[in-house]
Amino acid sequence: MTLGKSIRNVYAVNMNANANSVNIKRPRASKQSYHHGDLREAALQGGLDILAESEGYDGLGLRALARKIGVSATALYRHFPDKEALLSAVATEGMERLGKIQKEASQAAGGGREGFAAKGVAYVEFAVTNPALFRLVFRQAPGADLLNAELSEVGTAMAGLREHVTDMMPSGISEESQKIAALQAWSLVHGLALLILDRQVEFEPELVRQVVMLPRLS
Amino acid sequence: MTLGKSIRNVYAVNMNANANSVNIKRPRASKQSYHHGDLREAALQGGLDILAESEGYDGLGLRALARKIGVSATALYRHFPDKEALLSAVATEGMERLGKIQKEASQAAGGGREGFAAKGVAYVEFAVTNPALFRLVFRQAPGADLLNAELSEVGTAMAGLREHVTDMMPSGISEESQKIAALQAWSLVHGLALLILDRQVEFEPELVRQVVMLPRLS
DNA sequence: TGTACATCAGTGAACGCGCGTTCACTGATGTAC
DNA sequence: TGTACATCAGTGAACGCGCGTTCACTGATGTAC
Repeated sequence: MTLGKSIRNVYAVNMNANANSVNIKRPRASKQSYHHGDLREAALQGGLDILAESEGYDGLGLRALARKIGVSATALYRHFPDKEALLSAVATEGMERLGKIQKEASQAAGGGREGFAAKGVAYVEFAVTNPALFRLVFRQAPGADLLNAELSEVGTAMAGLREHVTDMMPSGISEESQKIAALQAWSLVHGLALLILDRQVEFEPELVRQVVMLPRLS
Repeated sequence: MTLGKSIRNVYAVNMNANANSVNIKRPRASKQSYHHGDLREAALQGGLDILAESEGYDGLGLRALARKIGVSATALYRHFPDKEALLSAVATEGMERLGKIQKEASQAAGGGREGFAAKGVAYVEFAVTNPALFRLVFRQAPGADLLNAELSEVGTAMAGLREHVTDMMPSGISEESQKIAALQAWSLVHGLALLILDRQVEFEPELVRQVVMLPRLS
C-alpha cells in the first residue's frame, strides 16, 4: 500500500502552481494524477485515517474522503461505483487486519487455553484500538444479500475460532456442542468489546483477560 | 402515555378545516394543540414507532419525527432543547422497557440457572424484536459525561445480573470472581444479540437458549 | 357567568450546511507509427 | 527517436435532498376579575 505520487504528477502540480502565482492563462482544471491504482490505495488509506480519528464511521463519506486525500469528490467515482462500495472496501481491509492480528496473537501464545485467551484479548484490543473500523466491519449490510463476500471472510474467522475451541474440548464431544461453545466464545469477546466501546465497561487489560478466559468447558 | 387530543383541539382543527374549504380569510398559521405534556408523549411514542420501522436509529431526527406525528419541526423545541435530548429521552424509554422485560422473564422462570437463562434469552429477544431501539440504548454518548443518567440505569440492570450470578455461585467466592462472572454473562448476551442484529449469526431461539446457558461456573 | 388578558405551545419561512451523484469537460499518459 | 492520437483519470459546477436550528409571529388555553 505505497502512496507515492508519480514523477509526472509532481511536474503537473508544479506547472499549475506557477500558473497560479504568475496568473498566466491556465487550463480550466488542474489535476492530481496517480499511477494506475494509486488513488484507490490512497482512498483506502485515507478511509482508515478518517476512521482512526473518530469513534464511529459517520464521518467516512465520499466528499470527506476526497477532501482528506486532496482530490475532487468525483475522482473517486473512477474507482468505486458508489459510496457503498467504498465503505465495503474499507471494511474488507479492516476484516483482514482483524484476522491477521488474531492469528498472530494465537501463534505467539501457542495453542491451548492460553492461546485461546490471547486470541480473545486480541479481538477486544483491536476493537478498542480501532473503534470506528471495528464498527464498520460489523455494520449490518444495507442489502442483506450483498453481505455474502464479507460474510465468508468473517465466517473464516469464526471457523478459526471453532477449530480452536474444538482443540480445547474433550474429544468425542458432539458437533453441536462445539458449535455452541464457539459461538459462546465469539459472543463473549464481541459483547465485551462493544460494551467497552459504548462506555458501559471501562477498559482494563487484566479484566479483559479474565473475562475472556472462560471457566473450563465441561 | 395516552395520545388523545384535547376537545378544544378538535374544535380548532374543525374551524381551520372550514376556513380552508370555504376559503374564508383565515389566521396565518393553523395549529395542532395538545394538552400540556401530550406532545412530549406523542413525540416519544412517535420516536419508538420510527425506530420500530428500521434497523438503525439514523431515521430518527427532529424533522422526521415532527412529520411522523403531524406537527411542525419547531414545535418539538418546546419540549426538547435539541435533538440530542430527544434521542436520549427515547433511549431512556427503551432502557426501561428492556429492564422490565428482563425482570418479568426472570420472575416467570423462577430463580436459579433456568431463571438466569430466561433473563439472558429475554435480553437477546428484546434486541431482535427492537433492533433500532436496542442500538439506540447502547449507542456511545456524544459527550461522555452526559451519559451518567443513562449509565446509572444500565448500571442497575448490570447490578441485577450480578446479583443473580451471585446466587448461582458457590458461596464464599470472591467479590472479584463475581464481578467477572457477571461481566461474562452480560458480554455473552450482548455480543450474541449484536451478532444476530448484524447478520453474522442467524436467530434461532433454541440456539440462543443453549448459548446463553453457560456451562456450570466453577 | 361573562369578559379581558397574559402566557406560551404552536406556526411557516428562512438560514447554512454537507451530502451523494450527474454532467460535460480537459489534459496527462501510454501507444502506434 | 520523435510525433500524432486515443484513452480515460482527473476536474469544477450544478442538481436536489434532508438535516438542525433561529426567528418573529399568532392564536388557543387558563385565570383573574
